[in-house]
Amino acid sequence: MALADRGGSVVTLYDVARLAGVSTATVSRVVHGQDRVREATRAKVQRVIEQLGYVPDSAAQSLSRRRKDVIGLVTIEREVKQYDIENMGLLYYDEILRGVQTRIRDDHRWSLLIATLYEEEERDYPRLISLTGKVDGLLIGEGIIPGALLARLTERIPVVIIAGDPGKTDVVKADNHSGATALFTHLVEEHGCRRFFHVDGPANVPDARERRFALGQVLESHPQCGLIGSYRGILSVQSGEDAANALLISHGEALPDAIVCVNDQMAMGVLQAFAKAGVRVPEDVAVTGFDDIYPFSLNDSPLSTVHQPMRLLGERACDRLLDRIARPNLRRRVELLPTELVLRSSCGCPPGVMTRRPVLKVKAAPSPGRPAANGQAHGNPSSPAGRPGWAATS
Amino acid sequence: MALADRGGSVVTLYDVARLAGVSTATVSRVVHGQDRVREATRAKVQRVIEQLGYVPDSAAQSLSRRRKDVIGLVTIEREVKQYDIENMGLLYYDEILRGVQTRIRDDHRWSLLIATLYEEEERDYPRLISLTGKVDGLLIGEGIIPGALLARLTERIPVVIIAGDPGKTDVVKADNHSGATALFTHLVEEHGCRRFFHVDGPANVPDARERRFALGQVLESHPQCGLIGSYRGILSVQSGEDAANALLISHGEALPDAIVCVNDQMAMGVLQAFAKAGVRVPEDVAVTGFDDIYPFSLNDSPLSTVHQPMRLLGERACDRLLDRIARPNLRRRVELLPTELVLRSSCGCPPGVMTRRPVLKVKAAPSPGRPAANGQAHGNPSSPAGRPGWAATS
DNA sequence: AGCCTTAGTGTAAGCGCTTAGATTTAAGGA
DNA sequence: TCCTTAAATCTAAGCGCTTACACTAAGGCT
Repeated sequence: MALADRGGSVVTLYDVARLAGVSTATVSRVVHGQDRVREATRAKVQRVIEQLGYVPDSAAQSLSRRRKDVIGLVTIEREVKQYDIENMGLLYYDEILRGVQTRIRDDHRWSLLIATLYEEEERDYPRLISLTGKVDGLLIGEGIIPGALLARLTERIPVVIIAGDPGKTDVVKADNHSGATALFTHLVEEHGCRRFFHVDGPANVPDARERRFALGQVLESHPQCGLIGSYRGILSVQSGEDAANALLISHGEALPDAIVCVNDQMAMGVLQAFAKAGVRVPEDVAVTGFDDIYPFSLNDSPLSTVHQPMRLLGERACDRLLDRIARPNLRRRVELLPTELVLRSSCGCPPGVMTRRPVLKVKAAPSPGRPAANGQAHGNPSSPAGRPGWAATS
Repeated sequence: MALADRGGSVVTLYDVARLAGVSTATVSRVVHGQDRVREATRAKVQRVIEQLGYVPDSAAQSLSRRRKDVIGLVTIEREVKQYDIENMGLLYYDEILRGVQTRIRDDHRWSLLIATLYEEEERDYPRLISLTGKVDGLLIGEGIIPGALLARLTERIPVVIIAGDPGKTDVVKADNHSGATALFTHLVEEHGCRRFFHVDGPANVPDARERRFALGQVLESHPQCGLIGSYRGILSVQSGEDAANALLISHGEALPDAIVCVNDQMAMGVLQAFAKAGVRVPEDVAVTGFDDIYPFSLNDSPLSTVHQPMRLLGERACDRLLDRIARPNLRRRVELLPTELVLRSSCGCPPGVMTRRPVLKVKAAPSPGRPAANGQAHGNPSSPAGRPGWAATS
């Protein structure tokens, strides 16, 4: 003891009470305002608080109030070891985080705890469960954590999933299906693209799955179009380069009309690889992304993509979680946020001009305040995999 | 009560103890392993824990142990209202955060709380102080919070400053001076630049100050060179565009040889503005950044810049903080991390090749493990402002 | 004057966990 | 068998705060 002990409470409520000659209850009341305390008493206590530099201990407060005033944000990072970590660029979560922070700031009392999970690392699960004891609610990115685990979390504290599948929890997500449909339709109808190559993401990522499904639908409804192949990457820039190189090898002499990428990172990787290989975009081939990550938009040959309101995703998810913490009996809700088609030059639209087109939604998102019907967010059958005609060919 | 009460402890240690027929002390020991408990007892307790789904309440643990096992990361965002928020792109802190998270992950027991402060918003100060009651230590980005406030924090809990001035606390920062010197010298000696324009950052940002100082020194030691003007921006892309436009107006017919920007964001802004105005880089003018933000490196006309090891900054700062929490009496230390010159094409180096050059430090950073001498990290006089010959002219 | 409010304050019982110290049990040893 | 010692377990006192409830004093009524 004594040595290196300094952890133990500097100044406690008791010290303040003693010095001010009042009870701890009174001090507590002064600290929290709003309670009826005579002005003279309040001033006296306040003076002592300042003099002593008293700051309440949050652990004691939490214990006593049975509320931690902390929410957690859990994000997922995948296969870090496989690629140079610098290439991952988790720009997507960075924006989500920003959104959440914005909300937290508005409501002074909350703090934000963050944790990153590594995909497929089961040893992270206990960590996640013990997080449950540290927060009042959890925001979880991309609902790819196993259902059983999710259930264990949910029965303990409120959980809101960001960009995940509508399961039994609240979900806030972007309208991938409409956005992707608009983008692919644009390629077909306005640029006359026929032969597509799909730079896809992991099979189990919900966003990727929905975009993939939309591609299948668009191709199906345009019989003159088809998929010449696809590549399953891991959403990183490097992975996009790999995809492009694989394509160059397999279809070097007969490039597709368009390469549609599941996210902007992969599209940037494709652009990088093509620049090195001397393939011109969009002259030789159109390339599109998805998400509209800000720094990428600064590129000289900027990406046509679908804007996903990432910050808003964070904000709304946070709102929802706070709501549910306050009133646990709310009905479950899936909130779908609108996407926007962003046309720059990489798809063949005139360079130098950027057009933003709101995408009309396939099905209306539940208007804020009104609970949505339970069930799927839009009409997707839940297992689009295995549809004929557009399985990987490459 | 009853309604919406669900906050109150689901399963407590007592429940486990009762059901397992042991004392709470024993359960506690089982939960924390390592203590001497008979194997049979341990198994029995463990079984009950699983059956009940018991998760310890962190508030109670913290209160009892007098330790929260949480550290806080405080970042600063500036003048958000003034510019489109999308343009801010806090890529720098995102990387730092990643570094911190990496470390947190290694040492399972810690959690990370994050808070953003808005510059000059005094109403954020109380928030910062009350943070002090929620964490065991604080990592603070850019030491531009007022000294008095910092002092109040420091006397309460361990604090490590990232990229700030060596004051009375521990500091972890990049070697701005050496990096900037190398970059500017490169421009002068290898590209023959003579007339410079400085796209500067806020006066009170330590990183900006050091880079500015290095510029002054380099210009001074090369009498044939000079500053034709400077622009004080706020580190954002938009702000960089503004700088370029201002320059175009004031020196449109006689552009400088080089535009040196205090960070990559501003440099990107300059590039954007020049692209619109038809100014060619590097043919008409060289442009350089600082930091080496990853997504910007994917640009077609990539930026020459100085790489700052942002992740490492986060990791080291975290290490240092954890160290100090464990042993509060450590000697104060300033840790200087090496920078690296990254030559791409925007300064006039041959396009397509990227050269990374380690920068040799002006003064050695204290080797890890050995405390540094107190005082300035390297030989800068503390007030480089007001030096003759390079004040803003524009 | 006696009674009832009401505002202001105090008392003390938790909140769920850890842990020093007391107690019990088991294991050796003579 | 009894004693000593070590191992295992238990008891109970906090940790610093909140808050239901109790109490007091001062008005305001009738």
